Amino acid sequence: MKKKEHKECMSALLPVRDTLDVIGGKWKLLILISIWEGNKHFREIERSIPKLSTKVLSKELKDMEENQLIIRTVLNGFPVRTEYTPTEHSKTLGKVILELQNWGVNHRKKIFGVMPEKDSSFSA
Amino acid sequence: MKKKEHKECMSALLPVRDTLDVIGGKWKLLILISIWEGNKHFREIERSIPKLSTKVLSKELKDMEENQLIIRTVLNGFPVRTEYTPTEHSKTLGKVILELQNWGVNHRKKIFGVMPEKDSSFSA
DNA sequence: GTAATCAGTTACCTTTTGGTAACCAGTTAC
DNA sequence: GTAACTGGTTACCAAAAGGTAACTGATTAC
Repeated sequence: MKKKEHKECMSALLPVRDTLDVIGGKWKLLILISIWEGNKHFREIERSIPKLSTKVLSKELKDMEENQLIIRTVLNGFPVRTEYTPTEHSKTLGKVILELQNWGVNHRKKIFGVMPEKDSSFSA
Repeated sequence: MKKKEHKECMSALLPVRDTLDVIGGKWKLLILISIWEGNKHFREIERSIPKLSTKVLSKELKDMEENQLIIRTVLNGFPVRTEYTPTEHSKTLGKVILELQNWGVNHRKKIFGVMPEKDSSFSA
């Protein structure tokens, strides 16, 4: 039996891994959306996301800055304030997120046979 | 200051989370691709992915079966064989994966300023 | 002085994830 | 009988991720 060729698929997986690393995890997308929505300051972002701890937010923001999804600016005011703003690069994630969302909605239908339940803590 | 409205974005995140749960993690995509390529049997899949352990493969296959990405059939032959085959539903992931890949390639350019290095263990 | 706000850091602990290797039952080949 | 294959399971560890809470240093308000 001839050896299977899956080398090309595998090399395609490297960038897929990169993307998953950038947006994966429990908090990254929540934080990004919070910033997209206009939350700029550390405590503001923290308070906008229930159950998110200072420590994790701190770490995630660093990751996201490294990945050029956000820019961190220290404003030399008197209670020193930090400002986080989204980059243009972060906006390009929109398409990816939409695709993930579409598949997710469809997947739920497949698995549960229905649309996702409204979650009172989230939906309008 | 008026309270920020990000409830609709948040509910959109539920299906996004679902998708990330289905394809996230270190092995799921590798395993799925291996099966897409024609590897059908447990040991065959295991051997096709270096460093993947029996235990993890076993667990991942169960998850993937639950998510209807693969079908597990037990063939009542003499050395009892099990066959894993991809579902049509799994094929719909193609688009998602492509989108993740595109973004990843672009992201690498942004971050490293160059295309990803060829990885001798994977590329042709 | 006391308390509270800002933006985090640090130490400690728990939970989850992943890895190693032994093992089981059944069958085949030697 | 012995070894090797099939498809896994089990017990035990190690590493990583995540949570809790205390604390820093600076400033502002009382």
